[in-house]
Amino acid sequence: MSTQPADAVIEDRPDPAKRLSSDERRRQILRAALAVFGARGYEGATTDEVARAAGVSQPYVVRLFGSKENLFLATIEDALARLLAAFRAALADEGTEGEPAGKRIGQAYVDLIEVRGLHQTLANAYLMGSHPVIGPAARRGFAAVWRFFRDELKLEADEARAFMAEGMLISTMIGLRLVDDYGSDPQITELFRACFPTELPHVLEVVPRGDERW
Amino acid sequence: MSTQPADAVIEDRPDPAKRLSSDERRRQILRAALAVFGARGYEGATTDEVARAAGVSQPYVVRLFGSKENLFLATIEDALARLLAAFRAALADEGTEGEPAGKRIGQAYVDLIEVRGLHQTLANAYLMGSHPVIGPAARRGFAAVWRFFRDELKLEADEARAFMAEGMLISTMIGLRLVDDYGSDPQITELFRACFPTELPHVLEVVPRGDERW
DNA sequence: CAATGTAGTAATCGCATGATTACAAAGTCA
DNA sequence: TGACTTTGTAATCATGCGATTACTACATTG
Repeated sequence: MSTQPADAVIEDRPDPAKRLSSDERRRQILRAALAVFGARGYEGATTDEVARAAGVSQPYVVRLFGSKENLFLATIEDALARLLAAFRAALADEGTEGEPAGKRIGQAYVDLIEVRGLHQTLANAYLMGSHPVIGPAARRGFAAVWRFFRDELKLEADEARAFMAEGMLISTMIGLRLVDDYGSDPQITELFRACFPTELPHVLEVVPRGDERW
Repeated sequence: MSTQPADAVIEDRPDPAKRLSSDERRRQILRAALAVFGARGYEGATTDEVARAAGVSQPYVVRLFGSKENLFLATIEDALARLLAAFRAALADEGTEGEPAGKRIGQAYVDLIEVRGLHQTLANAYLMGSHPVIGPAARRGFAAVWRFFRDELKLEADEARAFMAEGMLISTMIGLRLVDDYGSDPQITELFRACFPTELPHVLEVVPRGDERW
């Protein structure tokens, strides 16, 4: 095919696969890991799957993060930072007319569906309380969210609890992929409408339907 | 030790390991599986661990249930049946003075902590929505709980939603083993008090503390 | 007692997966 | 240019785990 032998060799590898700085690569892998851990859970996910999703080799993932466990810790750390950042942005955003802060923050939570795997990964971490390493990290993360509601949003304890509860329900429904049954099952449709009274159109648009893997 | 050679042979096996009917054994394994799946999750749990907890060999677990996947399906089916049975019992129990039905059912939910692994296993299942087999089963189970609140407890949609949300929060806190930090971390202590306003003493008593595996 | 069914295990297999090693290619800088 | 660092992969290893096979012991029935 190629008239230049030197090029022929290069053409053999489908993609030049640019070299990135290790920091950039790390961020890329964290993005992929969030999606994979979210879909498969900590134990169900493989470093190879993460590597594929990030476009690098499996050993490199392990080397950049030391171990799968460390990768997961970094992933939930990152997810939590994003969550709190979104909350703080919503809290600070006084611009949107007289909408109450709580409402804005709830919306921000739902909007995080767009960050693929974020809710599912955090929810998975929250179920690993008995894990010697991940358990404590998950508890710290959960407590950090609680503190945000109490100290920054300045909610009373029972209000904060109600917020957390709604959040857990939303995460559960996302993890369940209940959206798959929306429209076909009347019960689920009703449940869905009850849980996403205002954001429904947005949620249906953002969450991919069907049997695709994520 | 033994003066009777025939007995010596028998003494070699530490326990006679009574033969049970396969149905009884199945129930025993389901109990063990609930605890193991709850502590480790579906992927994290091993059939060997379940077998050990049930006091049988690993191949027997696989044979009685066909596969690990089937065992998990049977486990969540059983857990859901227990959950609904507890709810119905609480609903029917008019005896306890004028306590409202919702309150009784909430208490029943918390009391199910005693069934080791029940909340955690269900919560794990709810996060497996993208699994081709377990996903649909989990959605059916979740919908069944919803129907209970709507059709049997006769709640309005938004009341039912609030119940489910509280349930998800409680399940999360159990899975997180937040109880481990109760007392030592003031934030967590507060969070705990907000979430279990009345049942606190009971919860603290029922959930084992410390680093034991389950 | 033979025959058949049932409860259960030991041994082992095949495969997936996290990790390690050894190496290559591409920058970087004196 | 040549030494050194950084980014990255191919090959492979060790291990854990679900499943299968082949077998034993006990129970039931005719």
